[in-house]
Order: sequence, then structure tokens, then C-alpha cells
Amino acid sequence: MAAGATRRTYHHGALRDALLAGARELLAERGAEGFSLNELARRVGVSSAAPYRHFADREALLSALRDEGYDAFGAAQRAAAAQATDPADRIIRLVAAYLSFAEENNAIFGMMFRYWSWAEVRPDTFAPLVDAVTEAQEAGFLPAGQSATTLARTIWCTVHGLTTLRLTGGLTKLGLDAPTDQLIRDTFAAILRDPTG
Amino acid sequence: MAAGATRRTYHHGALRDALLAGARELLAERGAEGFSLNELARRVGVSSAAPYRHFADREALLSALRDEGYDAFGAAQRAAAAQATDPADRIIRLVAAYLSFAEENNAIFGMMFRYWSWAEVRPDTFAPLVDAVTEAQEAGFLPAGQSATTLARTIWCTVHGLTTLRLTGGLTKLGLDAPTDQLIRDTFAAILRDPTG
DNA sequence: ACCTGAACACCGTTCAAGT
DNA sequence: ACCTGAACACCGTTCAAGT
Repeated sequence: MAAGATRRTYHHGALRDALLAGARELLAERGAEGFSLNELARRVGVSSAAPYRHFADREALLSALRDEGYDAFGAAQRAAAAQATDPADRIIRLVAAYLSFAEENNAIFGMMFRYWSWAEVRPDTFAPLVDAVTEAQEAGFLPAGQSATTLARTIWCTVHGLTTLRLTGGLTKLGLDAPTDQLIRDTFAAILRDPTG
Repeated sequence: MAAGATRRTYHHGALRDALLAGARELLAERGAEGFSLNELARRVGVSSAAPYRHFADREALLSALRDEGYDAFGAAQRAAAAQATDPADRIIRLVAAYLSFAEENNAIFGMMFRYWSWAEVRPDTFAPLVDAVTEAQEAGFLPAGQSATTLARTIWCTVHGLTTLRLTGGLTKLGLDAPTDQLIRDTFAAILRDPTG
């Protein structure tokens, strides 16, 4: 699909978009550390200097992908929240959406949340989770003794740890893996309570 | 300290150890992705081909550092557990030790737990945590409804998420950071219960 | 305005040759 | 046995020159 997909003449016209599209592909194949700007240029069919017309450097291109990533992540979180039937279900769905976003966008997720950066993160990225926690507290699924942001932070830490430890193979390596649904249920059983109990 | 610290003659005698020591330094300065074998060779005062007498490749050298890292981590966990006064305190101390190990060994921690690998992880790395959870269940600090390994997995996910989100600056970026002690207390308040309550 | 070609200093890695 | 020197294919990045 990438082989020889080059305009014979001179250049593209829409090189910037072609670079971004190629970068998404290449990133998925090679991961963040294996990602090479020269390889990208070769695939897109331009000289290795051409990308510098559109991006200041390698980091700037990756930064643009992170930016898209935060958008997509926010949309996925909101979509998950919208499908919920009750406050506890909403939290579980947000958690499940977190995990599956990371699964489907491994390299980009890594760049967004795992190492450096945070430069492009949206301040409202976790608004859906904080809202869900507030509701869950009111409905008695979560204790009222802590602020919603504190509890949301705890849940964020838990789901983030679960996600990274699972995707990097750590859970499997230590014999702690389980099917996704069960993993989520068992993990948040320690935090979410039954309001009728 | 690294400048010109070179035997004038030929070579070292103990190049392998010199490489490992230099690598620990360089890794702390440059991080895992910035770590260069050529730069290491220059610092240690040998040709860029010399390290290949002692390590198959760049990865093999980093792998040796990960190996040391798991040892040091295990020792730190056991030391923390030994100081505890009760089962809940023991869990909090293990969590605090996890965080401070990551803080003091940022790059190595990243290579051990954050990205790839897991190849060198000790199967008993989390034995201290599982033991502490078992005790905490018996003492009523943790619910008895789940197995100790399941609960330990949850706690591991939470502390791991807390650690990575904090060290990468994510908590600060989203206005969720707090002093270490309070952060740990607030986070695990949602999981640990008062057995007298 | 947008891209190429050639160049720079750097990588990781290999291998014949030196001591 | 252990290391050097020189080389290879690759990086990211710069810049004069082309259209």
C-alpha cells in the first residue's frame, strides 16, 4: 500500500496531510522509538528534507499526532459515557473505553500518556470521569468522604496502571492477566460499592 | 568525573564494569531513548567497537541494567515491608517504596516497568505485596471477597499508575498533584478500610 | 512557495588487523 | 584475549540550488 505510491512529478500538493497519514501508519508499525523521519519521507516519496517545509522537526510531527490523539480520546470517553445506564456503569464504561483506546492506538497512547510531553493534553480530558464520579457519589456507589477530583484521580491512576501493565505484557508475564471484562470488574470491585449493601 | 578518566594505555582490564558504571550515569543524564553506546564508549575512553567484546548489542547492555534494577527494587520492597507496624501500614510503606524507587531510578524504572521488556522481571518481585495483602485481609483492612493476588493486582495497578502519572508530570499538568504522603494516603483511602469501622 | 541534492555530525554494528 | 581503526548503512537536520 505504501510501495511506490509516489507522484512521478516533483511533489504532492498536499504533502503535509500525506506525511501525517504516513506517520500514523509508520508509528503503528514501528512504535515511537522506531519511528524515522527519513523512512517516512521515503514512503511518501519525497526527499528527506521535504518534511522540514511542514514541520519544524521530528518532535513537531509527533506532537501533531498526539494532538489528534487527545481529540480522539476525548471523543471516545464522551461516547462511552453517553451509553451508560447508571453512574457505576458509566465509570466502568469510561474505564473500558480507556483500555480499548490504548489497545487500538498503542504507540500514540504511549506518546500521550506514558512518557514525556503532556504538552498538548486537553485540560478537560477527564471531565467525563469527574462528572461520572460526582454522580456515582450522589447515588452512593462511591464514598462521599473525598472530593470528586480526588476520587477521579484514584480511578485514573488505577485504570492507567491497569492499561499500561496489561499492554506492555506485565500482567501476562506475572500470571495476573484475565479477560478484559473480568479484569475491569475485579479491579474496580475494590473501589465501587453497592449502594444497596 | 568522566572527563579524561582514561587509562593512557590500550585498555582497562575491567572494561565490563566500567561500561556498566558509565551506563548508569549516562542513562540518568540522557534517559533511555537518549542513551548512546558510542557516547558511553567515548566517556569510558575506548573505541566504539570495544563494548561489543562484552555485550552483544545496545539492548544487552541495557538489559543488564534492568537486571540490576529488579534486584534493587526487590530489596527496597522487602526493606520497606520489614519496617511496618501493622498490615495496612505495610501496604502503605510498600507503595511509598515503589514511588521513591521510581523517583530515584527514573530511567531504569521506565525500562523495567514502563515500556517493553519484562524479560528479566523476577517472578517473586511482588511477593512482599501479596503477603501484605493476605495479612491485611486477615486483619480486616481489606475485604475477604477477592483472592489476595487479585487484590494485590489492583493495588499494583493503582500504585503503578500513580507513579507513572506523577513522574511524567501528568498529575501536575492537570492540577491533580499533592505532597507525596497525602497523595498516597488519599489514593489508598478508597481501597484500605478501617477494620474497627 | 515548495521541493531536491548534497552535505554534516551522529548512530549502531561489523570486521580485519594490531598487541 | 581484548581492543583499535576503518568502514557500512542509517539517523536528524541544514542549506544552497532548482522549478
